[in-house]
Amino acid sequence: MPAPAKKTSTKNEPAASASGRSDRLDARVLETLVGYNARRAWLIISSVFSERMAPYGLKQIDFSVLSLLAHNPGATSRQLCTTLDILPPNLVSLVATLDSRGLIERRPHPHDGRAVGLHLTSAGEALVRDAEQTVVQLEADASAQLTARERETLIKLLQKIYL
Amino acid sequence: MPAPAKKTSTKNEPAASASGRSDRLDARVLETLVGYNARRAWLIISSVFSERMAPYGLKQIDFSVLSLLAHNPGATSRQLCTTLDILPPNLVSLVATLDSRGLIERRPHPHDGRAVGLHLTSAGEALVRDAEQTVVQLEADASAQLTARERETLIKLLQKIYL
DNA sequence: TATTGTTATACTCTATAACTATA
DNA sequence: TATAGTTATAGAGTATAACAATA
Repeated sequence: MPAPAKKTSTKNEPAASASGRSDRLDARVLETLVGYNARRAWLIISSVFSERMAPYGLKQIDFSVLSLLAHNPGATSRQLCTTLDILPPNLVSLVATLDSRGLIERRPHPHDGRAVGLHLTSAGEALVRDAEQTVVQLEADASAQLTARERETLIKLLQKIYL
Repeated sequence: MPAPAKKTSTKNEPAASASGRSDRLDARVLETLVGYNARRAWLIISSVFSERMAPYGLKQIDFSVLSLLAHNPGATSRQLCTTLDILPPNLVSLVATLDSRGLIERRPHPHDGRAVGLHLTSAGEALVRDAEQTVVQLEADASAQLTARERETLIKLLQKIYL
């Protein structure tokens, strides 16, 4: 289970008032840092994600893998690891679980006997379709304070950092 | 230790070319999500943070606590927990370590016998001064692809989500 | 009765080393 | 020799329950 995610909505106040003991401290220095802000924003979206995706039994990493397989049929574990920046040992049980749930299938790789091509089953395809819609909606709700234009800008700027 | 953070710099290509086996998959759907992008960007900054702050022996949470105490002398554990959205049990050993390193001091709280006021020592103050400068530099480097104006915008938009 | 700080503990996430089977 | 996938495991990070001291 994820973080509390209270979002106590203390807008843009001049921080700690000297009179009267306050709970929230002056965090203005931390709030000038991209890293701090990116993490805090992710934490909020993350908690909404967990709530709304629980019915599907999908965590963020599960959704990422399934969505990737939906658009890259036959991708290998190694390709998933490279794309998502996770380590091979940490993908093994995840893939095994998705397999045992009947959401994906492992087929022998056409050109490489060591590799295994991963494919969505029709159940997996149906689940991803629903899950992707839920994620789009949840993202819209979590970023409701942003206009469509601002949301685009935000994503573009974030990608300038990591892409 | 943090993530690999390769930043393999595959700019804006039309994704998976059909010919020739590629390593990186088509992640265009995930790249439309604020949560995914925020996490990826944070991961990059996070790894730079770990490298550059290792000489100070400070993790991100340590730095957050020390920086908060620098600007909120006498803050309590509970206030730190509320501000940083972490749970009290997880702050205990952290504070104990900073104390045993001689960076902070625990003083009886003036108005509340249960609480403990946390204060930086002069060694702590000196360390925070250096560390804050390093963080500012590291942030500038990590977001070097952004103009000053873009960086401000990015932070403002992230705060619209979590603040 | 409620709150601050604490202990103990469990669960998840992330990381490393080492193995196997194919290339 | 190098790579794909796997096993086992260790270390962070994050969560809950329960307690003592104080309000």
